[in-house]
Amino acid sequence: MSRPKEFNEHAAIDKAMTLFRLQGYKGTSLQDLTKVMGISKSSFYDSFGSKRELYLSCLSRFHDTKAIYNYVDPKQNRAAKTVIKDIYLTVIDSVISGNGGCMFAGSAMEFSNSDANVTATIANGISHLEKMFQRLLKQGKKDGEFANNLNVKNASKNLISTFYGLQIMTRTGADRQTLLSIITETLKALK
Amino acid sequence: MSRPKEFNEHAAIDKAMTLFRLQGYKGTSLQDLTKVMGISKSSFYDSFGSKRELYLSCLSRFHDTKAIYNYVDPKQNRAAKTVIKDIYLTVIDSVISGNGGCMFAGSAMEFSNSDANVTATIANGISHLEKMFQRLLKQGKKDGEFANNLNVKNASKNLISTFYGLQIMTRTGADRQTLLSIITETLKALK
DNA sequence: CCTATTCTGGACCAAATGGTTCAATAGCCA
DNA sequence: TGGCTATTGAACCATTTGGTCCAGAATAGG
Repeated sequence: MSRPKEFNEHAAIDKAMTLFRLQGYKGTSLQDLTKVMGISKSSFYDSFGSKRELYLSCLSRFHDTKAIYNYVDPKQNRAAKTVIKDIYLTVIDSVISGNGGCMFAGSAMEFSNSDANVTATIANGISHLEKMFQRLLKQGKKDGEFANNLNVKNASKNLISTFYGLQIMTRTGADRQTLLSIITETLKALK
Repeated sequence: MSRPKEFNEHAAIDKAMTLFRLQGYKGTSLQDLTKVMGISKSSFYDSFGSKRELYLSCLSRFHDTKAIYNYVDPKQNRAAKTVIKDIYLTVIDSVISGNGGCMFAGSAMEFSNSDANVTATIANGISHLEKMFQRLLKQGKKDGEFANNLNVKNASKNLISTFYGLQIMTRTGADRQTLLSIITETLKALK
């Protein structure tokens, strides 16, 4: 009995997420959303509650599936330096190719002054980022890629800072060479 | 003859700028603007053309008066390291105290995907930032604060990246200790 | 007082905003 | 076929949006 759901809820959220990452919350209208999600207004409110609730769902789904730490496999045993560089290149590419980069950044810029709820969610995401970097740094230390006396905790903060710095630089139109130089220098500092 | 202007145009722009930096363009309504600027809607359009034109004026005025490079006096001969640290602390404080930090960052996040005009203006501002950092790096090299073989151009890019990275970190709720650690590590890398 | 200018408030505008409701239809299963 | 649910489109809502226009008051100098 009953008609089955026609659209995939996750897929719809993913499409909405792309819009939010690209245009921000205020910059994305309900029309934009329903159009790209391929559903009617009524279904929208039925399935997602409200624009704001959907945004929160997107943030949460970004954390679960799109955030960079979901893609770093510690079992692959690639050189830590290489992995870090890849992480940076990936997020830069996400900005350039119009996917909006890390959603936490855009969300923080838009809501840090007005929505403590959102900020808390983001802070949680950042802590995952940090753990990922710390794992890589520890591994790199063990493998002799980085200095023995490297302070992993402090260094991980710098990697995060660069992670976000790069994204803003990319948005301000920095060329690839500049971005690569930043990555190189950042990695050099871990030596 | 004629009645004199009652409100100071620059002061009004400054107040609008604060709003834009804090809430973004889309997040700031005409009502918000006229209220904080203390003028009527009619005067608004008379004096500033439109919301968009005002935003552009704010960007330009930010570049001219509020951007950090306007406050760094090369004649003061303070240690380069100290100046750089101060720059970072200043912009962090601007975020925390609710002044929105560097407007270029917010503007880039909001418009890099949609407005080439704005992006170009920002790129110009960044080039000033870069020159300022390069001046400081050269001075620091001469004074023996930094390594002789330091690549000033590359290092300046990293200082910019950290400049923006710090602001996002601040918005995501990083504590002061974390931010200070990032500054310390960034300066260490110049050694 | 007269004139030129500044400035205001309010009326007005069309369009877009986020959101609700509902009757009708579509698709599945028993 | 009948019943259950998913989905739709359209009507409708109040509010807000950015923007225009204008009559009139305020303020100065001649």
